[in-house]
Order: sequence, then C-alpha cells, then structure tokens
Amino acid sequence: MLEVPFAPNNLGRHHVPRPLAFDRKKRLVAKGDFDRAFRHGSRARGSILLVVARPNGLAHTRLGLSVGKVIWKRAVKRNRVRRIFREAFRLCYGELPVGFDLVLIPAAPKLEPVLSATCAELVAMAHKAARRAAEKAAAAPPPRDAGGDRP
RNA sequence: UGAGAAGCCCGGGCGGCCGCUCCGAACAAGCUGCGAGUCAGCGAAGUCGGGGAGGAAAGUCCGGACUCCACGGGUCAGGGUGGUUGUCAACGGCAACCGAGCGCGAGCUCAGGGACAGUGCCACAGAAAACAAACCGCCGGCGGCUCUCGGGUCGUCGGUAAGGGUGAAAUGGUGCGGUAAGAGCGCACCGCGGAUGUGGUGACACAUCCGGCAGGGCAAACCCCACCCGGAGAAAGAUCAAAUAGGGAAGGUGAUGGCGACGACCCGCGCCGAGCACCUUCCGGGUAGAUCGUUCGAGGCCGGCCGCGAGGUCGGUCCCAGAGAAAUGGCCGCCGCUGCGAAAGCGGGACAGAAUCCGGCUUACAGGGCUUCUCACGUC
RNA sequence: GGCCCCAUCGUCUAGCCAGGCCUAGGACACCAGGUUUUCAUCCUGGCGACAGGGGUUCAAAUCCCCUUGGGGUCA
Repeated sequence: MLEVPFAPNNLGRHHVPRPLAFDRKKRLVAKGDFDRAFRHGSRARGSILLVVARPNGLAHTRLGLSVGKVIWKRAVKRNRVRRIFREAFRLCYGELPVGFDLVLIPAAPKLEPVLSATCAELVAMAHKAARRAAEKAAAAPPPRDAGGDRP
C-alpha cells in the first residue's frame, strides 16, 4: 500500500500507521524472550547503555528494559531512566537494525541520561551489536569443521 | 509589631507537538460458527470522546475486609495491650476528661495495679543497701594519767540518727519547744497512710476525723491481675489449557487404622486423604501461557440534624487509575513563586511512583496559605 | 508484593537470653622495638569497634520503640 499524498477527503481518517508509534508488538514481554536474549545475544557497551541484541526472526525490532536496583535505589529515578530509554527507542526506531530483540541495560550506576545523547548511542551500539550477532551467526552454523576459533 | 503554641489545607498553572494504558462509540481489513443469511459472535489498523499516581503511593509497625486450610468448643502454653469514659467494622488509632512532670502562658510530654502472692537484682563507694545499721562525731557513767583544779587526754560501758562523709537511693521536710546530748518525744504547717461523707457513669477530686509515720527502688527482670488473639497470606485462591510425559483417576459401601487448625492436649463432629476388598463411571492431573480474583468502596463531594469532640445519622449528587519485564510519559514555550544581580540576564523548584483493597501509626519533605489562642512592648 | 533474620576493632568472632566486675575479651592483620649476618619463625608493646536516634533505669553493647544498612525465603 503506497501512501498517496493527494487524498484530501481521507485526511480526517487516514489508514496509515503513525510513524512514531510504540505499540505492544515492539515490546519484549515474555520471560523466555529475555532468557534467550541474555543467553545467546551479542553485546555492545557504551558510556550510557549496554545493548544486548539477538535476531528474532520477525519483521520488526522489539525492546526490552532491565533496570535494577543497582542503578538507582529510588523507584522514581529508575522510572526516569526507563522512560528515557524507551523514548530513545521510539524516536530512533527508523534508524535501528530490523528484526532484533534489543535489551537495554544502563551502563553505570547513578545514571541520569539525556535524551539526545542516549538516542545517538542507542543507534551506534545497536548496529555494533547487530554486526557482532551477524558474525556469530556466520561462525556458528558449521560448529564442527570451523574449529580453531575457540581454544 | 515581635516572639511563640495548636489545628487544617495546597504540593505550581496554561498551551503546542509526539507517545502509552483503560473504558465507551461509530466505521472496519479479516476470523469463527451454523440455521448458510448479504445471519450471529469475535475483531487488527486507523478516527472521535472520557479517565489515568501520593500526602505520604514509602516503612510494613498495628487493625480489618477477602481467600484457602472441613467445622465447633475447652484447658495449658505463646504473643499483644494497659488511667477512665467514649468512638469505630476493628485497633496498640482517635476524642474528651483524670493524674504526674515541664513551661510566665497558650500548651507539651509520660502512663494500669501489685515490690507484706512468690522468685530475683541493686555494681563502685560507704559504718550500714533491706530479718537494717553506730565509722567520725555529740552526750553521760566508771577507771587510769595529767593538772593552772574550770578541765584535758586515753580506755571501757552505755545513750543518740541532730551534724560530717559515701551514694542514684540512708526510716519524711521546715520551725519552735524539749533534752545530758538527741530523737514525732511534744506542737504548728506541709507531705504520707487509713476511715467516713459529698460530687462525678468513672479515673478521681474535695471536706472532716483518726494515726506520729506504719519502714527504698527496679516489673520496657521473671511473674501475678484484667481484656484480646487459630494459622497462613493475592506469589492467597479459582477456571481454562498448548507442548511434553503417559495411565490411571473420580465416586459409593464396609471394617481397621490414621488424621485434622502448621505449639501441646482433650471433647464433640465424622471430615479428609492413604492402604485393602467389592461395585459404578470414563476421563483425570498439570508446566509455559491465558482469564478471573481486580476494582463500587466501612467510597468521595455538598447540605440538614444530634454530639464539647472523635464521630453518628438522613437527604442529594458523582463514578474517580487498574498495569502485568509492569501504562500514568518525552521535548518545548509563556505566566506565577523564589535566589543572585544596578539592569539585561543566569539559575532553583522538595520528599517521592499505585501492584488486592480499606482504617490508622511512623518516617521523609522545597515552598506557600488559612483559622484559633498565648506572652511581651507600643498606641488609643 | 509478602514473610523472616542479622548488624561489636581492617576481617572472623566472645559478651546480650538473667543490665553494673566492660575503660568491651580473643585470633588473624597492621605499626614499633627485640632476637637473627639477613628473611621467616618467635618474644614484647601499641593502634583499633558496640550501625544511628529516642525511651525505661541510679546505670544500657545488653531491655523497649523508630530509622538506616545487609541477607535469606516464597511462583
């Protein structure tokens, strides 16, 4: 469905999905998905956040957040970190690699993230982690004959 | 005007763009069902309207509602509470009053009774610390020595709790009388104990009379007295049910035995599950996950009446968060508050995030507002 | 989210239930001195703590309450 720009009578009720929406499909919900991401995912660490990426075989990318009590003791501060991370994911969704589960973990305790910097680092780290995941996928399928990589 | 005391309330406002969640509409790609209809149910995406953190949501210190443990009663153990009277669903909360201490005052703080029901502890110091008691003193008798013949001094036997000293605490305090010196020994006042009377529902208060004191503290030490409390907790619990494993499961009857409410025991009850025998039926258990519980409630707001008050009652009105790796947000602009600065301007904005729900308590908190009251000074 | 524990020198602990002898004991560690040619061992001495705040009591590490930090457990 190509979006026709010239359809004046359709403006009030257009059927185009909003570009910056963040609905439930893009959220990582099940406990099993988290376990798989932590076990098999590739990681990339920046100064603000740590990205764990794993291909999910879907046509979209999903977000998971893991903000523990180590980062902030007070729930208000933890919620602030979570909201900034989620907002960065939402606003930069178009620049992220497609078809991954991304788990975001704050990189340091006592973190007070700024949205613009978080956004930039999220894109960079997500691509870095996705590249590593691709390398791992290329190395993994022939686990036996490839040998020599792992001592 | 200044310094205080008590109680209550608020916890920035408006707007723009982009998002999340729940509810309700109309539209609707599509899916399911059979009666096969352009029927019924479900319904993605998008659109519109409405709701969306707190006074503490926190700590989890109490009390309930709710759910399961099949149920009821009793004894002991264990735990909690402690002025009185109320209030409340209940409470360790709250209100009014009583008592003690503190404050010029408004007010604030504390808390049951029993230490002759019993057991226990009171270190150090001190003569003595709980069947009391004489260390230094003071006073008297007797004896020795001395003598300036008043006395002094040593020893001994007594009297004495006024003085010294120790201590947190030593048989009530002050004054007068009294005495060899003293002492409730006597008296006055205060304190204390008892009896009687009056007032009060009561805790208690007041008055009169009697008693010379009747003998310390610690029960937030064990304990005694009165009252209250079964245990677990929404990860409680109920329903549906992929995958995997795979054949028992449920019900009834009978006897025996065991069991229960998770501290022990007893009584009633005959419940529950296991083993055995027989009979009947064919599904049952259950993980991931999903749904319910889950938000209408001891509810909020307004008004009348009753009550000093906590609160009660009647009427009207409103629906006011329901998430689930967990929404209630992000980025800006203007105004208001406030700090610095001559100004332009540059900052600051607390404590803190629902997780089944209520009533309290406690703790954290920038700033601001209101009401009542007290004291001091000034003016009229 | 609920429930239940714990807190004493730098570390591991004793004392707490029955309050006073606690100016809080011990071991390891650290520091200084001695022994030894030197190091180690050994000997002597020193440093060093009741999580914080209230209350009860004449007196609190100990009893009671609140707060703050740790930890365990339950699907």
